[in-house]
Amino acid sequence: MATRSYQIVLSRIEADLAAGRLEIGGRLPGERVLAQRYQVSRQSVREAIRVLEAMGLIRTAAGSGPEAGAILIADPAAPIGAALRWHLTSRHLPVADIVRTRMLIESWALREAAGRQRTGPLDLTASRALLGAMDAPSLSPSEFLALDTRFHVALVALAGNAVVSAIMSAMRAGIEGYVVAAVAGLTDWPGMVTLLRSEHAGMLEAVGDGRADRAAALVAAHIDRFYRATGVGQMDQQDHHERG
Amino acid sequence: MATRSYQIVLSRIEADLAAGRLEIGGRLPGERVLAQRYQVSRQSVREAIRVLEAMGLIRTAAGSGPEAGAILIADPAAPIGAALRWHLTSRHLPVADIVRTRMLIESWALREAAGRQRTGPLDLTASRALLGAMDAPSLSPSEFLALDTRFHVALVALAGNAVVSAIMSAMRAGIEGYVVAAVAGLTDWPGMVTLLRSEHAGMLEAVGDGRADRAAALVAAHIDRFYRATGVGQMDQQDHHERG
DNA sequence: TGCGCCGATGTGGTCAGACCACACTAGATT
DNA sequence: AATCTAGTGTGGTCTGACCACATCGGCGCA
Repeated sequence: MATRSYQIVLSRIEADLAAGRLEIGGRLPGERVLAQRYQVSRQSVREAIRVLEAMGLIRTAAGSGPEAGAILIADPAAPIGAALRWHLTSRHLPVADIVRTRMLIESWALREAAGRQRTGPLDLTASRALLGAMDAPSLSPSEFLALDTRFHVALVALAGNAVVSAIMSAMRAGIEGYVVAAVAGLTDWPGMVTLLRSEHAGMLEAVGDGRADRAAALVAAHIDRFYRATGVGQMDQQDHHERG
Repeated sequence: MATRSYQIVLSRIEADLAAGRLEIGGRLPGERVLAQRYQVSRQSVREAIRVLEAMGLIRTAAGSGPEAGAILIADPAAPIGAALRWHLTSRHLPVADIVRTRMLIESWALREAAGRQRTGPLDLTASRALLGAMDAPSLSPSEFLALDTRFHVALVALAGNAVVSAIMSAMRAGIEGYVVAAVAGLTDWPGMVTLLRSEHAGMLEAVGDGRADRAAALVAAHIDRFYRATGVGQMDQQDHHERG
């Protein structure tokens, strides 16, 4: 079924992955070795490697040493985020749908996290640290937003679902360009920052107290309010953005 | 920032997409043309094309005529599904997390769909047709599962959120191999089919009646029951699967 | 003895040019 | 008029070469 050469390479690598012959953190053999091993040209190997890279499975670097070559990583959020970005750009996914999905995902995650907090205490130190970091008065909008993203991701991670975490950070990454552009047009950024800080604190407190419904409601309102204020995800908009 | 040649090609194509110079359904210029236009080798163009293909943005075919060349499509579910499969294979996403996320996504979607049904009637003909098709007595397990997938996707689509639809069908595709393998081990497949049919009918009826909470509860129970019965997503399992 | 330089080595990144299989097109042939 | 055939342009593949880079090891100098 894999008639194209690069697909042969992919399926062989998939088999190695499934059988445990390849491990995350390890390295892929060199391109020339793979080409000889699978009896295809080096160009076909490279096409397969591009796909693996796009899938968040490897990271490549030239040179020599432990950081060089094609190193196996595990970044499921990267390909999902990239896919969302591309289809946003091609105007076949509305930004509003991503915003709505974020509300769904995050409110579930915070409800779940708060519920878990009731049965056994969660480690909230990372979230608390990020909350504190966002108090710094001299943060630029993009710096603040970067911390904001990490805070949200950290909260969602408390739910303990890797798929939900990956989708969450992918969505955030996918619309990041829109958010940055929209924030630049805000008239009262300092006021917005103050609001976001207090809302963040409330969300974290609700999770820490195990108040599931409250945590879910707070985060949904938080996301809704932010996107309404910035105008992102309202109606059809044909803005585009820069790639990372 | 795009130091590698294929990334130059990607960012140029992204710009064309954002500016509307490329449209879904249209075709990319030939590889040789792109190579000359962007002053890179044809191999670099091909690497970019492989990435676009992996992202569900183009479909390529050799030969000539309207179906040949690199044709722009919009399939956001494909890259997400592929990403889930790869990271499932590399054992960095638990199957259980996907199952849990499906419950979350689908119960939200059916609740939303039922709510929309109350304000304005939805078009349920596609779902009804799939429901009827699953009544055929001579379906093989894989045929039944294929219809089952389409039925679930059709129901979720009623919520009107393209991102949720894409994620839903991606998750279903991602674990398809596990499901097919697990179903083969069932002792009472006919009984399972009977159960699934009646549950499907109940879900569709609840949506049609605008009973949001009931629809959400039914689909969550439906998914949970199925995966419990088949054992998919229970504990850590190191099965693998075939690619499509 | 110790330090620093510098080439050897092997990695991914890139290029050029060639040929193949395929599918359609248009003209030549019957 | 119907059929065959050569032509054309597409993606798919291969070969072989060179570049940039990072490391490592040995040589030469202090």
